[in-house]
Amino acid sequence: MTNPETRLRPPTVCQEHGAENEFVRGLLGRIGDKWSLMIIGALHEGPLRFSALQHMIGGISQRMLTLNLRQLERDGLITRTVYAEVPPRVEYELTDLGHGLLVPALAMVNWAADNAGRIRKYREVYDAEQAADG
Amino acid sequence: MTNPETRLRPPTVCQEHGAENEFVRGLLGRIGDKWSLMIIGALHEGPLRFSALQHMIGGISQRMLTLNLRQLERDGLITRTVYAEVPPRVEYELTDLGHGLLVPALAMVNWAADNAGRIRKYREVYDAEQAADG
DNA sequence: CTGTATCCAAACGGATACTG
DNA sequence: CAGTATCCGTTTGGATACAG
Repeated sequence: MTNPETRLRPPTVCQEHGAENEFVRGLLGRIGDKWSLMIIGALHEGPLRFSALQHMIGGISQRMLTLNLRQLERDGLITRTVYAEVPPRVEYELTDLGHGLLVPALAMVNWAADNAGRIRKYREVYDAEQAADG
Repeated sequence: MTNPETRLRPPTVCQEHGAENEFVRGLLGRIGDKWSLMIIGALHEGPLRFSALQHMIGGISQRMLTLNLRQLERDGLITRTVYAEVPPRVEYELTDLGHGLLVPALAMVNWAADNAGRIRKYREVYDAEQAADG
């Protein structure tokens, strides 16, 4: 068994139990998910309805959008409001908690967008080296 | 002048160039991965060897650590240095590019750690409501 | 329009055994 | 020590059909 004392500690937090760290890791996997980040980012300017989200994100299936929205709602990051209209309208909006995540999330999205070209180059070099001699 | 805080970029979520956006999304999935974030975070103070990383992160299998390190190396985020010693020593270190990612990455890790308790509560409430009436 | 349900293929990821 | 290779169950995610 690994020694809990030497495990990674996020700077601002001192975890007392390994289980707590596992929860945080699971949380990271959830909010760090590409779809979650895109959804959070898409909602930064205000509420959007289901179809608008799907169209704006582009490339996400109906199923995945639904699943991700449910997760984000469960985690208290977004709210889901159903308007009794015909045709039905459902709007998703960031909560205060979701707004807090918006800052780091957009930082990630922007970083990815800013460095996409550079990373593509790195991959090409790496792959070329692998093909050359391994 | 332009406010850095409001340097939000609609084009990121509006897919005008599908291929480029898909690359960025894939990139987000990669660097947003829980293991990648943990690894980046673990390396923030300096180089670490394989076993130190595995021990520090805690809960990651040898296989997953290897795979993630290879990907991060391929993306130019970390370097892998092999020292010809007995026993062999391999050290991983952030590149400048990796250091740039460190800021958003740590923001994500810290946010997750800071809000873990709150989110746990939200989940309990949500699950209770689901169990109650669905 | 906004989902839910089902099928199915691909990717993820742990456990284990083995290598230089 | 730092991997690689393999097996194999679990999870992800698209496609499709159907429902409120």
